[in-house]
Amino acid sequence: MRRVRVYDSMAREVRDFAPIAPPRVGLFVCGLTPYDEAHIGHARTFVFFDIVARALTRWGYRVFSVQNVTNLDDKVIERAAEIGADPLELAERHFLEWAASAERLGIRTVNYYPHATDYIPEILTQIRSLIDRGFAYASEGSVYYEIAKFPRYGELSGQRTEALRPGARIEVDPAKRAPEDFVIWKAATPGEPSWESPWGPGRPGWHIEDTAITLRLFGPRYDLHGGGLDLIFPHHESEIALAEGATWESPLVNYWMHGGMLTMRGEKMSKSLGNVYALSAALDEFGPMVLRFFYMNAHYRSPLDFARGQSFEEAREAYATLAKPADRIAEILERDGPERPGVDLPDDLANEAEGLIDRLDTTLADDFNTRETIALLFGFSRLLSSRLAELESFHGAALEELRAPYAWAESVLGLFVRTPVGRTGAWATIVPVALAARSRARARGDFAEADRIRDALAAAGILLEDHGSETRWSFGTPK
RNA sequence: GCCGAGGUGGCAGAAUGGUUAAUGCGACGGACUGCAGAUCCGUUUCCUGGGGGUUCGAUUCCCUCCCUCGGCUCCA
Repeated sequence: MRRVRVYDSMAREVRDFAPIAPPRVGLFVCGLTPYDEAHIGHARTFVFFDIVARALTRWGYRVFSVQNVTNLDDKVIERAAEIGADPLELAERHFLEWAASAERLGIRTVNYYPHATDYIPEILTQIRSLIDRGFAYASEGSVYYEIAKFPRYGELSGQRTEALRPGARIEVDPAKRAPEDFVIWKAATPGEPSWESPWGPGRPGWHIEDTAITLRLFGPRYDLHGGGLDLIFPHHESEIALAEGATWESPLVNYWMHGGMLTMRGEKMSKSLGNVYALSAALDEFGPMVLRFFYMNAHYRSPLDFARGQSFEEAREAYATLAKPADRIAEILERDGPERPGVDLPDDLANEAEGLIDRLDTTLADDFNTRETIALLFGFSRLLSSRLAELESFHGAALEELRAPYAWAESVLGLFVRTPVGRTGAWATIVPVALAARSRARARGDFAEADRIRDALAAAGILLEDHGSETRWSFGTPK
């Protein structure tokens, strides 16, 4: 099995990946709190873990991927109250919106989206064992985790509890024994969703839903846990304390993977800062390929800055260049079928295409270096672009060989997925008629008429490209 | 203050103890074209935050300082 290297936030270094029970891999990714629309920052993280799952699958692992949905917490309740909606219905609506966007983005590796409120019995069981073992205590109808009882608290984030600033951003709860203790069962407030428990009616705290879910689905230990860098503390730190306190097994997770933040003009994109760009709007404007390409353009752990009016536009140009030969090959094969006659590949192209696949795998297996992977693909695309006219001369199997690196990228990176709305339907008949009229106009020297036709098509989003007597057309966005 | 991640050309953004530091965008020049924001070719040799140290050699390893971002119990 291929050597895969993964940066582990706990070890703070790149380690060889070795699952607990190969070829099975358990992957848990912290999902959304769907109190509002998902934005392009969220999507960065989830596209990345989609690639992780796709790549591990390609390399022979059987990935079970789970992404939780925090469908009830303070934010959800707060927002629901603002707009007079039911909290759980509000959360479900935004979750379904996210699921639709994820589908458009080509995120199809998540096997299950467990919702926090579907795991109340597991949560209560875990709270009970934490109290029994002395890690948690009930106070004023709530239950708190006592951090002082878990000496390894802080290991993941490097935080020492005595160095924390209690109350830096939220008020200290007087029911706690120590300010750093965190709530795992929150006493019900009238009007909020609540469940009966031995400690009175209430609802789960934030961190415990994940450990209740993973304990149920993966057991006390599993392979990969992912999420944004902003979740390391307190969320993931607390998960370790909860799970290892409840099960007495360690480590909960073998590899902690954290994705860098998407920033907007240097600041983290977040709803609370109000600098968000909604995912669905970005998808409408640029389409899934441009977004995926943009995310892959940086290492997943680096901060990635987004500049409106620039970043996606640049990504669109770059992706168009990259995809050009892939599109031409696909068009020829779609037009003539895989049995089309032609000549063999010249040795240089054949060797390049064949050797590339292994280099792509090797590069990506080095801590998911998507940017280097993309650079390799650019080299290949540039080679093919400079010999675009030659493509028409190759037979079907030869073209399939040239398509192989793009097929690799389609299955692993989710790029080069051609939108089905294309040359079929009404455009397929109308555009050739318009092009024929334009050719006649050009032939008789009536360039004003020819340009009118070109402009009219451009206004409809159809771009023309003259190559001698032949004119190709495509859907594109005029500058 | 503490913890963490970063600082690379006009811009975005990789990599490596060692010939010209990827790749893309942009720009410029050329080809093609009736023209073209479309396509191709070429150029973009003066880019690794400051200062020390280790080394034959540092962008890479070590120390220190400066700056940016994230976290410090809402967060992808």
